[in-house]
Amino acid sequence: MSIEDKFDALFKALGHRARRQILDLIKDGPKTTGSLCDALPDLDRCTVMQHLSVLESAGLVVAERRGRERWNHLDALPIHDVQKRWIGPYAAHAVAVLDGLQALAAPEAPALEAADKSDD
Amino acid sequence: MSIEDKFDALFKALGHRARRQILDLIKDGPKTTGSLCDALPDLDRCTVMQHLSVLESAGLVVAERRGRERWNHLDALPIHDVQKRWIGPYAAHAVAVLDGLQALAAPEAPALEAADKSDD
DNA sequence: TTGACATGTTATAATTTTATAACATGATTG
DNA sequence: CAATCATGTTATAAAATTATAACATGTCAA
Repeated sequence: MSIEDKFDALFKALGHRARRQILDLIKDGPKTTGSLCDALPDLDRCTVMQHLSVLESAGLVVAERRGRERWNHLDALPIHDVQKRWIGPYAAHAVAVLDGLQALAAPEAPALEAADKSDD
Repeated sequence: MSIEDKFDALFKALGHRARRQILDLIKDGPKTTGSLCDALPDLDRCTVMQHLSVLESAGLVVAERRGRERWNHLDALPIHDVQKRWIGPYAAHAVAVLDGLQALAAPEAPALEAADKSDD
């Protein structure tokens, strides 16, 4: 799986509100699939499980089997990667544009604070 | 359109590599639709236009018509919002877990640097 | 061990997304 | 003005996603 496949999977996983809700539900600690279903009464149990498997494929959820329960843990590391490559640089671009520094707002490089470093 | 609709659209827009490529292509300045098509030879022109309209719906691209050309500008502000609500807090969660501070790694609040502030 | 329980699996319908094709519009240019 | 060019529109096929249903598996507890 290429790095772009990984980012595809990640953004797609984050692209459904139910899945983001699930992440919020497990951010303070793991939850069982059953308790997640209870917290999402609008969704069928199967649908919740499908969303969990999407999150798991994206590496955002790690499942731990304990007896007949499945405890779903958050792993936010992939989000750290996406922040580093995409969200961070583009968010900086937005701030730079607001500050009227549009010309040097190139998302790829952290060009804002490093403007004094003149080698390239 | 609710805030969750907005985040849905945003993450979905970022969830296709061709669209992320387009963002990278216009990050240093606007480009015409034609030059974007040239830069993405694997994609049909109609497909590129569909991707552009997805990006436009998500608020990431603003089109400016000049004569018979369409100049596609990046607007990274929505990415700043997504960073603030989702990516930033969860990336902080990942770092906190790596630092062994898992117990207080609650993505919603910036609980890491503010650990000395004891009111809640 | 039997029955309830939590979860998993397979199949399928409905919807959305992605990629093209065919045709249309308005602008530039010779 | 006619031809070309850049883009827009509508329709459609293929693929992926989302939501359910029906059935299966393994676990716990009386």
